[in-house]
Amino acid sequence: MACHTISACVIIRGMLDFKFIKDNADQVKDNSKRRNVKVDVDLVVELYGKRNALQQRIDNLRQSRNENAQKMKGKLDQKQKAEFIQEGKELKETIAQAEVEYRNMQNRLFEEAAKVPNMTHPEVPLGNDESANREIKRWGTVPKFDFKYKDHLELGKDLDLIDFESAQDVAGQKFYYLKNQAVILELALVRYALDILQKQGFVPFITPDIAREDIAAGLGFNPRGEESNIYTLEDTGMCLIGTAEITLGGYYAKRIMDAVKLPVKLAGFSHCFRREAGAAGQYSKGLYRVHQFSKLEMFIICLPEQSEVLHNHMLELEEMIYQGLGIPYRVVDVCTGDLGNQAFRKFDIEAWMPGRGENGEWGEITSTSNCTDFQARRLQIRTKQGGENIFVHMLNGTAIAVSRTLIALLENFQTKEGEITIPQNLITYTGFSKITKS
RNA sequence: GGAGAGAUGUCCGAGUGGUUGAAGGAGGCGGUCUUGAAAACCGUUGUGGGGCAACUCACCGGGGGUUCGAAUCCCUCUCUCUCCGCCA
Repeated sequence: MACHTISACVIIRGMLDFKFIKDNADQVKDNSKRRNVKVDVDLVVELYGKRNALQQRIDNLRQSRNENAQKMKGKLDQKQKAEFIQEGKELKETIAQAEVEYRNMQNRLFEEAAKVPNMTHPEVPLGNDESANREIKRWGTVPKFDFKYKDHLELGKDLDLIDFESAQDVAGQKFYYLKNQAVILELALVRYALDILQKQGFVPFITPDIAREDIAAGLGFNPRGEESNIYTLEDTGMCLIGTAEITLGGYYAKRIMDAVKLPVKLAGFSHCFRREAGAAGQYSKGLYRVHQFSKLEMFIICLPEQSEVLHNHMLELEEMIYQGLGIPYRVVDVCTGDLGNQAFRKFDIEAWMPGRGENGEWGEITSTSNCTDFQARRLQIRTKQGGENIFVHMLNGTAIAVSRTLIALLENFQTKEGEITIPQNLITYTGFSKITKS
């Protein structure tokens, strides 16, 4: 792990507090099993104990060393001085050996502990994959077309809004150009959502599209490794961000926040870059799974007792945004096996996408997670409560993921004439109410 | 990209290789005084690990080295600032 400056350097330790793991080993084991994560909790506990024993030993040795050094301060006769120096030399040797042992043990501990996932909200449905996600709500009316409707690829081409072919030559697969009204639509969607969030006290941000790898890792995004979805920038220790969650969370790394000012609510606009290696096929077509898209992301830092309410609040805001656009959707309570490592609970909004699958299907359009103190622990973001420093809770949620929202807009609001009707609430921002063939 | 300067606690700012976890300010908190406030004075005020605790260890940008002993000496990396160049 590249780790250069104090401000950027994040100490990656276990996802969960070691003491907690030790004291609640059975619970942690149970939780890992339910979340479909393979981790040897007993080994973590064992390594933790061993590491602590080594630390005790080193501390004692260092104490001896310090005492020995103190003795050298006054005037001493040659013989005694020589004895102390000899003793010091031996201590130095012993300490060096113990430190090597300690470091090895520490590394083994971190390696295993890093696999331990966050704990899980008791109401999260059990299951190994998304098929076990629990639908908790539906909103809106799924459109029934009495004409041969098109998917967004066709619409995008016919209306000269999206150009995949040219992008392929310039940047490769899974890139695209937005053109004409699609460009305005992107800006309008972001502005529309940002206005809603600002009224709710979110502070607008435009973040860097690049972040240090250790920051990304702190948020739970591993820039390295085979299944990484993150692009790294060669020889820089940086990566392209997959979401503004990384830069918004990183904003407060290593800080001790004023409890009175919590919750802190941020709305960050950024580009998002994802490698999506191996993702292909029907469900990844067109704009659904791309290497780059724009997104307005919500991010909240709060006290532990606030996080559940705020998580629900973010879901409400997401619903408000999509209801305002008139896009039919359902809300899903994501199951244990599909939570990833950091989320304590996660709600997805899936919009109806007529062009998806045979006769239209739900497609994920937002996702909001309560990560509790999981990311805060890795990023060392704390606050004072009752005279003690405690880790804050961190939550994130999609306000607008432009590319997928475009799919829903184009496909749901197409007309018989092959045109697109712009939702009423968006017209203020687009300046046009319809997209027609030019 | 070139040249130089620097990085110490909440902030400013000292620091000769050996009571420096760190002087001195400022700020915060507690108190004395005051009808109240200000001023003045006294006290207190970093983070992390281990331990029930007493206590102990680590941390002066990161990493490494020299030494019995490093904030202090050496190497290296990163970052910051100033000037020049380039530039939206």
